[in-house]
Amino acid sequence: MDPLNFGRYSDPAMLILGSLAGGAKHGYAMMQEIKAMTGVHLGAGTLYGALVRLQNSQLIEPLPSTDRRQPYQLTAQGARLLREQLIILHNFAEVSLKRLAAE
Amino acid sequence: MDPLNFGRYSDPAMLILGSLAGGAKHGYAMMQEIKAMTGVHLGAGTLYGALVRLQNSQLIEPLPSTDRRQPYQLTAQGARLLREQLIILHNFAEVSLKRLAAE
DNA sequence: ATTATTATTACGTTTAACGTTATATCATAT
DNA sequence: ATATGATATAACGTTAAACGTAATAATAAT
Repeated sequence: MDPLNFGRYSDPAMLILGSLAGGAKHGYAMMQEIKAMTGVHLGAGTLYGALVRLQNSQLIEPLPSTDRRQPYQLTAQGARLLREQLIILHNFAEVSLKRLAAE
Repeated sequence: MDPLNFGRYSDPAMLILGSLAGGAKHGYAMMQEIKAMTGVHLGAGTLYGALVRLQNSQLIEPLPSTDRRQPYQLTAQGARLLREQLIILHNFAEVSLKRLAAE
């Protein structure tokens, strides 16, 4: 399991990690924040499925839960990987937008 | 078919559109540019499959070809959608990077 | 009490991604 | 000429993440 790779379908994973960069939170809260921030609605299946895979990949970890809600936080590895990917993403978006502007 | 949606797996499609924002080009050239720009290698199956879907969605269109190479260019609709998505992506990357920096 | 919201789990289906192989053309070196 | 490598696309079969929905259950609000 290559830790430098999100796997085939990176989008939901990226959105979740980006949300957790703002602090530990539980699944439902991520769903709302991601929706507010990007307009993307992650369905329950997509969200909780991705959480399991991210946890298996050691990119996030569960925090002790008192009630029915299960909060998660980024691991050090998860934060490192997220940062790397975001820099590439940010650069890609910037270059492409400039290209579009110069048509 | 909702033109405001990339579909389920947006990554390769986004990369292709971003590459075409730099001007019309054929599949193999996209592959090389995307690799150089983002480090992502799109396999033949992924690339040409995505090209067919993007053409069906009217986001790209083929140009007349003289030799064996088949160039494509963005449609107006494709450029519009790409721009919208890039702005969201750019914002997401920026916010998340700031969050990571302020830990 | 009843309804709506919050929160997660479970499960079946779809299909894009992936990997590989095949095919064909062009460039170049031998 | 011809063998080699790079270029370029097409054609598959397989996998697994995404998707959609329903079920479940606990709060919160009316």
